[in-house]
Amino acid sequence: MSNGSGFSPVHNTIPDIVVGRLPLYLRALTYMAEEGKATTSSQELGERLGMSSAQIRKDLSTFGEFGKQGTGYHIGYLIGQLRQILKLDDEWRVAVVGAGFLGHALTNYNGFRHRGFRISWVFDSDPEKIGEEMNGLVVQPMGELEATIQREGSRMAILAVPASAAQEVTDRMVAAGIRAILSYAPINLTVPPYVQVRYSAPVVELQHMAFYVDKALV
Amino acid sequence: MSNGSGFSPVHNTIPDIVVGRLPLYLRALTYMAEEGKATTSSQELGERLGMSSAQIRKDLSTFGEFGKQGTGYHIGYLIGQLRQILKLDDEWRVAVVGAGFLGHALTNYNGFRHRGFRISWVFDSDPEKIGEEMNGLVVQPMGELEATIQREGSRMAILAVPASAAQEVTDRMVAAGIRAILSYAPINLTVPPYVQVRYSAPVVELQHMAFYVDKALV
DNA sequence: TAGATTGTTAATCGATTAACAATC
DNA sequence: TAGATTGTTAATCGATTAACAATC
Repeated sequence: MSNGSGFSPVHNTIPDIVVGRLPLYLRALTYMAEEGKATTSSQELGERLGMSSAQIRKDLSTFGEFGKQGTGYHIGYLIGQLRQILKLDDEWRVAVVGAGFLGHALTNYNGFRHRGFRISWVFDSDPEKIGEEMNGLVVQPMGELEATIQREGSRMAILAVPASAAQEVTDRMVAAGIRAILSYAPINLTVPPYVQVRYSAPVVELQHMAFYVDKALV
Repeated sequence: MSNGSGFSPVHNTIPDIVVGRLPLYLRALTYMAEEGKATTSSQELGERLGMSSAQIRKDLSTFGEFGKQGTGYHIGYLIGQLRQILKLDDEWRVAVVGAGFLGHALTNYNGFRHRGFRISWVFDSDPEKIGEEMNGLVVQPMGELEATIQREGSRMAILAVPASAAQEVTDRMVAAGIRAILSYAPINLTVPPYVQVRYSAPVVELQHMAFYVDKALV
């Protein structure tokens, strides 16, 4: 499936699947820090995440030597390193496109902050929605999309429009400078190779699980 | 990462990664059918999905011989087969747990129907929300969770509660008979091996993409 | 020191791709 | 028939795991 879009992690020798696990490590480590723990081991982290300690050590060793034999990893230090590797030190300003129920939920979700992202703009084409306030932001008309992205230098967007509008809106965002899209539209988007797309598709996830579920309780 | 939860597809020789692609095939084929197409080839399908024709043929051949040399696949027939394989012929009644912005968005999303699922119950613990109507459903008190799941024989649930409540609610759902959970809580859930969990985590997806995005436009 | 745990190598396991005979 | 495309095999590629020397 390459990785969902035309995007291929070119210039790098680092497996994309490894990059994709770093956010999970970061999240687990952040919880540990909140619990007041100072150090952890690949084994403990592996138990939390349901994966092998070998995999965690191998993944981390792709980026450097962050641990100490006999001791394990200093949590605060490792968090800092992972944030740096993932380029989360400066906040990414993200556009939410589509202000329906889902766009509304995303805009009101406060879990982006402190994890590297801030929803900074919301767009919709519906005159009823334009001007509405959501979590401190005012819904902008879709016509402002390109100008705003260009002026503000926004690089990341979350797509929450109906499938029928998704490709057209994507083309406009990409032309304006968006380079990473998290799409909630149930459709495979076509983008240039330098643009990343990742998908969230509840129906796909449920269908995947349905395969294994016995309809009657065993 | 095994596959995210303790769940491991036991009794089966079919790779989970293959099962996970079937919903994508099904979705693309459904669009093709709506466009009025009658047949397709592994090549055409592969182009739509950004994957190789060989992979599609190999995946499908895991479950049977659905195509014809020289002609390709009859779309309607293949859709029927995939729906059957994925056990989507009867509608799955799904519980949404948590009636915040996200639970609201999920309950109002009409994309579940016609794809094998129906949101049938919504639960929340907030007295302010209990009794509220959402897309024809009335928000039930969390106290009714176990009784409803048991009485109705519900097997699938969508978890849209805060991280702090997620594990406790999960334990209750599992005890009551839930066997597949789509979780929006940013936490790794612990479940028995016979329960599946899949996660939707926008922050994780954005962090994954951030690794590859140049902050300045190249 | 002794025990614990890293980083790394080599072995294993699994997934993807290329190629082609079969056949519609 | 000739062209197209499947299903499948074998080769390739990539990811995970086991094991252990190094060392804190």
